Amino acid sequence: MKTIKDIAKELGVSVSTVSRALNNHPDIKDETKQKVLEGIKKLNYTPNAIARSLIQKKSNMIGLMIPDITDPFFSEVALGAEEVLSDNGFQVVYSNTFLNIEKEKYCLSSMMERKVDGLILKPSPLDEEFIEMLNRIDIPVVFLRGLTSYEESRLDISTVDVNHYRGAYSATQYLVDLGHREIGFLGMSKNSSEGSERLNGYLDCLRDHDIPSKESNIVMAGSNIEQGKIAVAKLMSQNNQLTSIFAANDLLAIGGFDWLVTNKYQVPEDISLIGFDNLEFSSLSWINLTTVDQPRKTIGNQAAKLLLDIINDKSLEPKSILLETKLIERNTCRRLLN
Amino acid sequence: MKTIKDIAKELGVSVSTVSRALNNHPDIKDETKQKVLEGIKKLNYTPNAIARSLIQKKSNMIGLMIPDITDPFFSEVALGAEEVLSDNGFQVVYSNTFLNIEKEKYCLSSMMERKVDGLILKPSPLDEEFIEMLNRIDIPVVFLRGLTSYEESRLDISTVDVNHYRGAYSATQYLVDLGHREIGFLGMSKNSSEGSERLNGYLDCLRDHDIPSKESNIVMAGSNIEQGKIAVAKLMSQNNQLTSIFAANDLLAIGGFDWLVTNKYQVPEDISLIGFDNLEFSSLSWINLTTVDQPRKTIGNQAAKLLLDIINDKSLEPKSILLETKLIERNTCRRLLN
DNA sequence: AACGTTACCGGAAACGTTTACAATAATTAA
DNA sequence: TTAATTATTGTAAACGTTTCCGGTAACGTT
Repeated sequence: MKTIKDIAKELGVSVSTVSRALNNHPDIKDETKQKVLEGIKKLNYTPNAIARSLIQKKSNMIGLMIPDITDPFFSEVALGAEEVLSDNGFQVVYSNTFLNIEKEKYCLSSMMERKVDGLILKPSPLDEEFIEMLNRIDIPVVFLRGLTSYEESRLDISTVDVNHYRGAYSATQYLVDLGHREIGFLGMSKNSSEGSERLNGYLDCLRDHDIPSKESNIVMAGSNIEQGKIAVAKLMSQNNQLTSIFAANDLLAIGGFDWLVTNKYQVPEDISLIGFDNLEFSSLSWINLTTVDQPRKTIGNQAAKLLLDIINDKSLEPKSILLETKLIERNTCRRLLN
Repeated sequence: MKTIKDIAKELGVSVSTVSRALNNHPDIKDETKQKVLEGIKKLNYTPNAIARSLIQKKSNMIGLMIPDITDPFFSEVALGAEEVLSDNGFQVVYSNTFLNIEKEKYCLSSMMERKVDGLILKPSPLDEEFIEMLNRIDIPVVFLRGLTSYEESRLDISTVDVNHYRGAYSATQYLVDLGHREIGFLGMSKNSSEGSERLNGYLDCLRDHDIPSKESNIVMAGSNIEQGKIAVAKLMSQNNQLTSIFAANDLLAIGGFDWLVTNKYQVPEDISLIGFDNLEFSSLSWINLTTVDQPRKTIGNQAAKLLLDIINDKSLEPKSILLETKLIERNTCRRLLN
């Protein structure tokens, strides 16, 4: 492996001259700069970013921690983030945690050791120790979700998220406006923040319309197709009066939908169904799922931009960006006649 | 930021002692080791992986370069790779290239500067310059695809891939066995290696059965749902005698399927359809796509394992792992009666 | 008692850069 | 012509570790 010293020796100049040529520093004659640059090409030299990082105290790397890159929601967020990050000369090191808190902690400390310049995180609800770690860190971090009230009181961190509550509220409202009163809820994992916010939106909307919410109308599942199938089966067995279901995400909705049709239910004739996410698959003509859209890629973009802003000006106040959702009317809900 | 020196001074020992405690080196008394470890906790010290990397000439990072993390195929490969890599103490820095060769080169050189310990790449067909770069590199790399014959003659690199040719051949064979002779082909992008291998499998199978292959039966598209719709529309307009279509991947097949049903074609009654990938969505009851399964996650796993093997023993001969596919019979193909 | 061995520790070099500073050469101003 | 400035270069310290090497102390062996 060639170093800057080899180049310097070979060309009969000093290492600082080579360094200056590489970083187009003003203090160098154009002529020598050209000479050095040519020598570098010829001698096939690659700079060592590690040595550079060490002295500059800047790694040009950003850590990205998400539950599961395989989830179409996160993969698009990751894409959005990587896009603006790499445009700004940063590399991203990523890790899947599956919301396993031990893995999350391990990941966080690895990234701290690696001295990343910033962190984009979507962790499960934080425990005491995690909050401690985060508070000790002096590198910028932005969360890909809102803070729980417990976290909010102990942490001072930027976030970008979608207004899950409003989105869920409007989805439920849509069903109510269509005349539904027996509305089931297919929930995500208990300890996903968006899951509980969406549940709250659903609950509050029912309450605001004096519709009693029943235990048996709610089942918490997970966030993939298979879990949607299972959950909807459970839901239907708990209450066969249901006229509609709000699924907390599209994967769940699609899985549930699949279960319904294979079990001879008609959608929307027997059961209305609304999802959350607006995945590309949801618009397929067989599915044509009414859902609430969230700007996945924009979330990634914004998170990255916000992080860069903080990196460039550490004195910036923590900021919370809340993106809006949009109801997409398609074919899985119908007006209830009475 | 605390350093090992601060710890040493604080505890009245030398830096080497602290270092020994951290790396549980044998040459240290258990007692002092405990003392140091406690001090480290108390003083809230985080090791600096950058400094460590510099001296050890080992970054513990692996570069992963793929076209698009949003593609369900690649996201699962990425998951599979990250899994075994992080289990072995490596972090992964990833980049999306969209098969843009300039971006690929930029990505490669960034990762070389970062001194990653290994590289997992899925590049577009290599040009002269890229091959040059690869040949100059002395870090282990494994490709997520087979080599073109041009590359093979100039490069000496490990690969893990699926037997696209055989998979495509068997898919076509399946259609032929069902009595089809007018078989359309929905291709992926021209410069994706798997795309052309699948095309070859299709072509050779036709030839082996003395079925003439027609220009008008083939349209090259891309690899997402939208492109599938467009491509199948074109295909149907070019030849309305078609009784079946082999789509080079499931996204294309699903998009095409969608176009067919919205245009009043029945699948499989009017048109038989077979895909490639076996995405989770393909097994949904509406779609129920007959397809060729490829072990996405295993590909990622194997690539990572192979890379680690090479890293641990650089003298290892380059190896090509070829995984097999499996035909999944579902509901989108029917026997042609005559 | 003298020696060799082992266990443990500290000093200092090294990794490959950047950068502050000093030094020299070239240019301008007076 | 000389002093003062500017342009260009080189020297060396620094970044935070690991690790080689030498040294001391404790121990066991003869």
